[in-house]
Amino acid sequence: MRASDIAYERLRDDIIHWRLEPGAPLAEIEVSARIGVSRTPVREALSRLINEGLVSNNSGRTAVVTPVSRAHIEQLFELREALETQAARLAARRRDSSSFESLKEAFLATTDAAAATNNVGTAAESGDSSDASYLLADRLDAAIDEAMDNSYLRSALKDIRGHLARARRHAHANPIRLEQARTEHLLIIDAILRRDEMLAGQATAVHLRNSLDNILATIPPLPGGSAPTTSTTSTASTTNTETNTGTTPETNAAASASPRKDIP
Amino acid sequence: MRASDIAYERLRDDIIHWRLEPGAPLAEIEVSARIGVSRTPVREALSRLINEGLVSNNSGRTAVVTPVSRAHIEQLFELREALETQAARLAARRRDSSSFESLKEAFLATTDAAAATNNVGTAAESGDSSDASYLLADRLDAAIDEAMDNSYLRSALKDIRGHLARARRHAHANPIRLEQARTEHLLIIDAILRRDEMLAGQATAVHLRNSLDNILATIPPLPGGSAPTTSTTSTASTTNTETNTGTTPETNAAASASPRKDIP
DNA sequence: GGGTTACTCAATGTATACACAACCGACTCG
DNA sequence: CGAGTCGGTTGTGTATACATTGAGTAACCC
Repeated sequence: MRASDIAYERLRDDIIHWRLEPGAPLAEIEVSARIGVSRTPVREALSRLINEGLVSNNSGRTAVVTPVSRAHIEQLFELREALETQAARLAARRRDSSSFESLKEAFLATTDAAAATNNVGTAAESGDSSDASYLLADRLDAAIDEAMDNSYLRSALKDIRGHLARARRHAHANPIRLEQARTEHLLIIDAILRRDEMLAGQATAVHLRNSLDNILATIPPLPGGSAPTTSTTSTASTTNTETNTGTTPETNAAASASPRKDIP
Repeated sequence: MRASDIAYERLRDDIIHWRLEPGAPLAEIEVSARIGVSRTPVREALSRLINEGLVSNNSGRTAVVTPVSRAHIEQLFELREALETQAARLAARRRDSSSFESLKEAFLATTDAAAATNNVGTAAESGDSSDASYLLADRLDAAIDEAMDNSYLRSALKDIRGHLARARRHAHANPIRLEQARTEHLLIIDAILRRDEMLAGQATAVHLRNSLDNILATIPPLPGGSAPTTSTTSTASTTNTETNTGTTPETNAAASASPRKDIP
């Protein structure tokens, strides 16, 4: 594996799992020393991350991890809805039934497990069932990816999955929502199996709207809100930016001479 | 301006305007010698173009300009429809009326000019009116870009505009289609001005469908079709790939270990 | 004669050295 | 006492030298 790939995956993983918090500076020399490769692969990795929108160098000099605010997540889901509804429609049009049949069985098989976990605790903290649920959801995403048979759409979806994984930290995996999501996923699968494009798209839209509501419910609407979740819990080394809750992501895209992707 | 920006814009412009035809090899040393910068900026430019999907290095070693086939254009418009309809909906929701009012006047003002050009020649070959039409369409795109107020969606749209500009070469600018597009654009503007999200999205979908049909009408459905447009008319230096008309863009995305964007 | 293997070479991947530009600090002058 | 300026330092942008890998080719063996 190339050193640039190592640097890219290492940085991307650190950003997605919040080991590098929003606003953390990514100086080339420091990163290259930390990862153990030269500056050249680090530059390429940072370039990829900037294109992906996980890193921005709008502050002129040094690159920083992009913030994750309520407004960011809302904008992200506006794009996600456009992409995933179209993906579901295309998957319903071109699907190969076998993979979705097995997927449906897998989703149906998790009924007992989810119900059992549902009795254990009220606020499960990312235990076994939520991991399994995420794995199943990823399998559904992969099946739709393959079925829709569109490289451009697939690439666009891949671009936003990193952001979604980062935003997923805000989604407390409560069993009620997990069960609801399971029902919604089954509805999507059924629509795809029935080749009902419109229903597949609309079921996806419903699922995404509920998912967004679930995420937003854990974020205070205003910076000085009620939930003090991010009150100076600085875990990283030098980062003091606390997820940038209230700032609107209005990038002055006109002025910046940055090459591409002026993601806030 | 940085050397990497120069290399990026130069290569992108060459690709979009078909001075670099699909399949043309982009060796780093050759490109750096041609443009007059070192290999490092060329590497960054190629990386950006690969992320953008205009260049691929799937052939293992050396990067090549991605092909443009009928199937590619169809897939591209499937993504474009998802993005632009959502953009139109959001623009209708959040628009500032002033820019669209002036835009509507600009579109209405082109009535006489288009009619005049309509009488001059039957098959206008990218004359004045088509250029003006494209400029107006770009202004509409920019207005929607600004009005929708979504950085992620804006970035995704920016990514596919390069591909669209490249595919536009196939769209012969016949006056009938230009006038039809003008009507469709006016319908979109009216819907946005009336804050009718659904109508804005649907009018955009209609426009894109007609635009795709217009482009596809100039491409033979099958490689050995009736139109011998691509019969060994190799204009570039060493490129012998003739727009790859018949090949389906089925990328074996699973096997490729390429970092991102396995655009065909 | 065909296939396989090894060798060569060219192109890419990586590292490092150099140049320039921007921030930060202190010092000095008004 | 404040503000401006000047130098140092840090970090990015670029170029080039070195390492490495993959492809092409030719020779050799079966």
